Parts: sequence; C-alpha cells; structure tokens
Amino acid sequence: MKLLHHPDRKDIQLASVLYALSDPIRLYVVSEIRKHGEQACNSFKVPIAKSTLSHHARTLRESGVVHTRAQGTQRILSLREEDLNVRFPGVLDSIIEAYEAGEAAAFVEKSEG
Amino acid sequence: MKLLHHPDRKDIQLASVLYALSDPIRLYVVSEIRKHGEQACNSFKVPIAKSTLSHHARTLRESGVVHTRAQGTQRILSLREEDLNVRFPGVLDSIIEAYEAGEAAAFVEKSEG
DNA sequence: TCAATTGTTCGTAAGTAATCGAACTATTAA
DNA sequence: TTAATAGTTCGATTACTTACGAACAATTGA
Repeated sequence: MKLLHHPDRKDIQLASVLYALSDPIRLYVVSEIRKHGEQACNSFKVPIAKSTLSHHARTLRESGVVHTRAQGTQRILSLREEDLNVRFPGVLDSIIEAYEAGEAAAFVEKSEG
Repeated sequence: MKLLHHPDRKDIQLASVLYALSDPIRLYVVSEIRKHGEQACNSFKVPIAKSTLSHHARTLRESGVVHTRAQGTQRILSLREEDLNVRFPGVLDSIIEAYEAGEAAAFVEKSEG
C-alpha cells in the first residue's frame, strides 16, 4: 500500500474542511468518530459500497479532517481535533454539535441510544 | 423578475450551508457582508464574470446563508445571522472568524486596511 | 498454503458545479 | 424614448463528484 498523504496542519484549508463536511455521509462518519473515538471504516454503518466509503475516507483525510493509520487490514480513522482547533477554533465543535442536535443521519437505524 | 426563493429557517440544512461556505468566492462574499453590513452584488470585487457571481449569490441564498432583496436594479444581500445562529449556534461565527484570521482571499487587493 | 477480512484502485456512468459570454429583464437617469 | 446600470437566465464547456462493481493488495487465521 502506498503511503497515505495527510496535509500538514498549516496546509489545512478552511474551504476544503467545510467541503469535506458538507456531505451527509462524511458528516456522519466524523460525528461517529468524535462520539466514540477512533475507529475503522467497517464500523460505520452506511448504505454505500465499500469503494464509495473508501472515497469518502480519502476526502476526509486529504482535507485534513481525519488521520488514517493502518492496523492489520484495517484503516483506523481519528479526528485531527487539535490541528483543526488550532487552525479554526470552534469550527469543528460547533458543526458537530449542530449536527448531533438536529441533523441525525436519516440513513442510520436510530438504535444506538 | 420572478420571486426569489429563500428556505424557511427550519428547512436550512447544515450540509447545504457548509457546502455554500466551502467556496473561496462565497466565503469572501459572506465575510464582506458580515464585516460591512448588507450590500449589493456589485460591491464585491471578485475576479469573475457577473453571471458567475450571480450564480454564487443564488447558491448562498438557496442554502439559507443570505437573504436577497431588490432595491432598484440592485440585489441587496444580507446575512441570515439570526436564523443561522438559532439553527446552528456558533457555526457561522467560528467559520468567519477563522476565515478572517488567516484565509484572506488571495484574489483581493489587500488595501482595505 | 488457502480462505476470509479489510480496504484501495480502476473503469465507468450519471449527476452536479463553476465558468464564460450573449441575450434578456428591470430600473433609473437623461 | 433612449441609454446606462444591475442582475438574471440560457447554452455551452469543462471539470469534478458520487456511485457502483470488479479486480487487486495486504493481513490474519485456519
């Protein structure tokens, strides 16, 4: 596998982060990570093909929103909260809070409490 | 001219707002309005065709970020700050603050202080 | 070694977005 | 009425996005 590219903190662009967060699937993934901590792609219960999820994970990674590391055959995604908070204070938190307050993903079986 | 459609507050979608704000031109327009108050399209010094600016204004309006009213031949854009703050507290403020703190539009002559 | 699991990459298709210029509408001013 | 100003809409182009399945690669477990 080729090395996964992550932008340096200073190279994270606000517009790119907002774009990455403007998709319902990606918003859901990010909110899940923030709620439950880092996790592998296969833990996200989304109604899309795995190749499509892989694409979304890449979009999140290349925008600087998540960090991806390999663990066995899995790719563990974690939020780059510190980088985002330093660069764009309050942006990630307010977005995720707004998401959780009212925009629960329509495609998720709401059974996780 | 046909009536301009604005979504009701309750129909403003987080993902759509983030998408609207994920473009450098639109981010600039929104930050200008927030800094200097409501203003007409022709006051934005952006290096794009007027038809393109019109498209961006429409994207901002239809996502619920701005309100547009006619005044003579002009279209006055204002920020829907209250609607956005009620629906997504802190989101608009933190985004614009992050933008102004470091993401000044590269296409603008930085002569306004 | 063989199979299962996890994810990536590739090829493709459909849809969407940004952009321009030209033509148009509406308003204001002369 | 005519001209100027401010925007919108249309048609076309180009590029990107999302999506899928198939094929591939890497790791783990039997």
